Amino acid sequence: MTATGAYDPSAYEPFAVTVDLAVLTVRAAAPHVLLIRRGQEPYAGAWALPGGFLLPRESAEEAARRELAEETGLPESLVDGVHLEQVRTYSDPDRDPRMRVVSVAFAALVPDLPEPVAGGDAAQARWVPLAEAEAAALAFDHDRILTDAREQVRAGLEHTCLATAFCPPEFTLGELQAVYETIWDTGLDRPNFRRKVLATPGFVEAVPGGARLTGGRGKPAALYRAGPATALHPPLLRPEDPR
Amino acid sequence: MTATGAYDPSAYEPFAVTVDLAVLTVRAAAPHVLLIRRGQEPYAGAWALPGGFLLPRESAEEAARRELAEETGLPESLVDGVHLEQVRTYSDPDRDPRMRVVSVAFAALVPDLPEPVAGGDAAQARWVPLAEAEAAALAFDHDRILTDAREQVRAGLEHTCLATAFCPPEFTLGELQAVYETIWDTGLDRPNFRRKVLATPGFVEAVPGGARLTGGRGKPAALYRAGPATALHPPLLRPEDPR
DNA sequence: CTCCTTTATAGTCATCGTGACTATAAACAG
DNA sequence: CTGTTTATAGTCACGATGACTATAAAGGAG
Repeated sequence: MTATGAYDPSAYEPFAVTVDLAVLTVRAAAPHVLLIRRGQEPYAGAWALPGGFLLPRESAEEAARRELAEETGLPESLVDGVHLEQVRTYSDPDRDPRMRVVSVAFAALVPDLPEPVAGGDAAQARWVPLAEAEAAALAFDHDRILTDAREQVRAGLEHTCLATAFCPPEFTLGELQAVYETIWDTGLDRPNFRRKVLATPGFVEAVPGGARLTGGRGKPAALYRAGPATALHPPLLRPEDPR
Repeated sequence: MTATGAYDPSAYEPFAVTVDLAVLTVRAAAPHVLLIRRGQEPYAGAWALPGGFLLPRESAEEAARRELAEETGLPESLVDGVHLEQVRTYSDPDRDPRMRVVSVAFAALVPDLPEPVAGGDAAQARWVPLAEAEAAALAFDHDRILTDAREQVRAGLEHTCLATAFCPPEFTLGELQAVYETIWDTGLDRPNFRRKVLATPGFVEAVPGGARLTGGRGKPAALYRAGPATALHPPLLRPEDPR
């Protein structure tokens, strides 16, 4: 901006500003996205990303977190910890047929947990496999938002520690590897993955007391928590040729 | 969003939407940013990033390119080729004391060329060394926008080919290396840099005819153009300890 | 014209990270 | 007990990279 000249109300046009959320998770070895079914025109009956208008004294980040709580029915304590990052802002003049709407898109990374409770004005909310969501025709320009969000998260796994955002507070290295394999749609060598993660300081830290996860088949795995690191140096590059 | 419910005008608040530009270049072995001096309140007399309001039927990208042309006085032919990328959107309710303004920030990467012509409503426009600009108190939240833009460009050099956006259409590998060294504020080994760039397919391609740049001191250097590649695989990582 | 400096370019060598792979441990299912 | 599954430890070769040396080709100083 912010207006470089005098404050002349005729110099600008008022817009509606919204947030759109690509809420991503990993369940059943496949990436999923939270979609809501629209109840009203336009695009009534179509699937769309959750989102909504900014309140008068609310930043886009605050609005995103509020909408996330409303549309998923998650308790506020959980929503507070969710990893939320801006994707980009969509401002095509014709993206909403009703009026001029500028939308700030966010990607939210959540662990696999609850079936969503349709709240707010969403007629229906559901976890949809990402492949299915991208094949469907979503409302507005949500196809593109979803594609951009997916690509941002895919790339982010290479250079940042945000894969842990998909995991519960305590997790095994096998679960962490499954996140990478699911989001990248590729296979990774288990010993090599382990070596790389443990060699990156601050990526994960062992749960004290030698806690292990039992109950599955196979040898019990050690439990880890997300460490203080945020970036990966050097990066964890995804293989060139997918599985 | 975009409104999930019915179209109820009372359900949303109108905002002003602007773009802010961090126009970056490399000159005299130092990164520079284009700043304008504000003529009116608020922040009259302070330095600020160029920018302005979106027109009624204009996307943020279009507005950014238009403002870039207006505030730099560059010919449209040059502005069309400028690399422009979204940084993020700033929506704090109090970021503009006059009214509610949401701003989409862009980073523009331009080769070292013209001293800007103050156009539009900018009282004065000038290339400012980046270090100086970051030390100064810019108008609004432009300090933070500038910091975010710088960090995005710094990181982008590692994984993408956008360093060529700082170079003229034809350039030497020495010039390209100078871009990296300037933006990263680090020193790079010349033979190693050369080996890495030439080993990355599509990063640069030699100008046909064995064209060389003469006139400087030292052996004439071969000329290259930006290649078709957009990403760097594997990345060109910046050294851990700066110069 | 002859050094000297500067920049470009061609190599070498050791090291480190990584991919591919083998081996062992510890659980559960039959 | 046996086989299957998952976790963890370790080996080996290759490729990318950092550090470094050497040579080529220009201009400038004397």
